[in-house]
Amino acid sequence: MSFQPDETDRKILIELQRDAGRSLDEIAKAVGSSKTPVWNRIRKMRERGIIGAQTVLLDAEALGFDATFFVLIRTSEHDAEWQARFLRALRDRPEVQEAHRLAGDIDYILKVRVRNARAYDVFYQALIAEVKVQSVTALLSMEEIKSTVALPL
Amino acid sequence: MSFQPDETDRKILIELQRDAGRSLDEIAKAVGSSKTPVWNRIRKMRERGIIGAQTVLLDAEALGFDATFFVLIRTSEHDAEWQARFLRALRDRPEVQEAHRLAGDIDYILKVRVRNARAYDVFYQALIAEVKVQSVTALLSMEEIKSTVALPL
DNA sequence: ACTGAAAGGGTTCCAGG
DNA sequence: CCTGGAACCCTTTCAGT
Repeated sequence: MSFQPDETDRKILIELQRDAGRSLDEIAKAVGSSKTPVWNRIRKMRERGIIGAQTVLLDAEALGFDATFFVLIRTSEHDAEWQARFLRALRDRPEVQEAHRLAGDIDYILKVRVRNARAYDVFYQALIAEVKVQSVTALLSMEEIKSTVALPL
Repeated sequence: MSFQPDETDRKILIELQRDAGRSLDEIAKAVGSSKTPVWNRIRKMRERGIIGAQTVLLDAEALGFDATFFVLIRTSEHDAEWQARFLRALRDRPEVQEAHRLAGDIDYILKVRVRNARAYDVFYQALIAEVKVQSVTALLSMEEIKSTVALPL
């Protein structure tokens, strides 16, 4: 399951994170190697699942997604059945971009992206109707200072 | 700055978010159109910045990034100079994957991805040495339930 | 493991409806 | 604004070192 990239693998991953839309030649040049070895390494890392989906980053604001909320959730229910329903609810809702189960006092944190505050309220009402939670705190983002999916390799 | 995609644009964006590694032909088929119009629309949306960087999603755990923290920060300093220094510090640190300025009681939230708890402490000590903050609460993720960059188009 | 080359497929562009 | 086709570049594979 775990993977020890060598120096060349690491450089390839850094370049792919930076811009996956370049030709193999360009990436090979950037990492100081040539096409075929780079291609073989990329194929291997894809097969092992180290390299996953290829995607594009869209301009959320330009597309009308003006509201980002971080939602802190406490629950009293900790049984397996409740948890399974809660997880399914989160996975099924596309406005939930991130969901983490936490250690400590707060049980879950979500990142929710919606078009406006009203759309958040619709999401919130639907969620609490579906699964019982003890307390919910919503933190509204005023400004996205930084946003990246790149790992600090 | 804002952009009203028509139905075809929307379908293209959905397909690109799902998998940007397919050929134009495949994407055109998926959206019910053909190569050239899809290509022209993609080019236009790229030029306008609607479609940004193309990237790959890596398996963070397999690569040894086992610790994700959400960090809630309160500050008493609200002057421009302090804020500029704080923003620069966040942007310069690759382990900070997200940073938002918030409305309300808590001033900032960060998502920090590191190899282990010790690496988080190094990050934390360096940050508070560089900029003065009033209080810091770190929430440790036990489980990533969901993680996507896709907008709910 | 890397190099170089060859075949097939894909992107990009252009003429025409 | 879409269709189809032509040219060129890139990906992918393979034989050789």
